[in-house]
Amino acid sequence: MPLPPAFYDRDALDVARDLIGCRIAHAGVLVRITEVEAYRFPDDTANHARFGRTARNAPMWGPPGHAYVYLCYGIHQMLNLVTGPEGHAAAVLIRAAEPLDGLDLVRARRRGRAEDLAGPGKVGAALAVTTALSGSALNGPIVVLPRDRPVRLRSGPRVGIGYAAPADQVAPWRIADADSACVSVPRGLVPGSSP
DNA sequence: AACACGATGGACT
DNA sequence: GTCCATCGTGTTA
Repeated sequence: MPLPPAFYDRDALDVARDLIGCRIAHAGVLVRITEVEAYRFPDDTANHARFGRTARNAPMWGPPGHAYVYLCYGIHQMLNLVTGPEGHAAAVLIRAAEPLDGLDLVRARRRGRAEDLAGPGKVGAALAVTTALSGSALNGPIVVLPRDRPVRLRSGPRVGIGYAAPADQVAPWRIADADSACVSVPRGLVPGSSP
């Protein structure tokens, strides 16, 4: 059974904690989420919606339980899951995952490498996610399944947001599986979920 | 209309 | 550690 829409209709940080260990299926590949980041609303200067509603970030403002995919550095497709009540531009970025099924497809999509989906661009490539999917409802093309075993959490500051206000740069809104080595940037992560 | 740069990753020294 | 691919986006003029 996929995660129900109500799962996403909560604060992005709470959803981020609960997404660790959950699974994502798309285009013949199944992965287990090991690292995410929460992007909140309002008052988060790291958020893509910090300048208001635009064509790109429109899915973030819409109803929760949808995908928000954007292109980074002209190359990488970044998968986010939209959270929070409608009108709140919040989302969770999927930063790392362990491949569970469809390993041959993963290899074909990323130069022969099936392991080490440690980084949001790698997750997007492995799942064959593109910006064409931005705004699509979850449990449509992209399916998110609940975790099948308990997890322990780590947390720390988000990565790659040097443009944000100092307080937002240090906010511990990056959450990872404490027992997985599949993490994009281990530095800065400490045991326990953030406050 | 011009411009600077990014929620990155891979190759290379 | 350094370099840079590659292009959509938002900002500024």
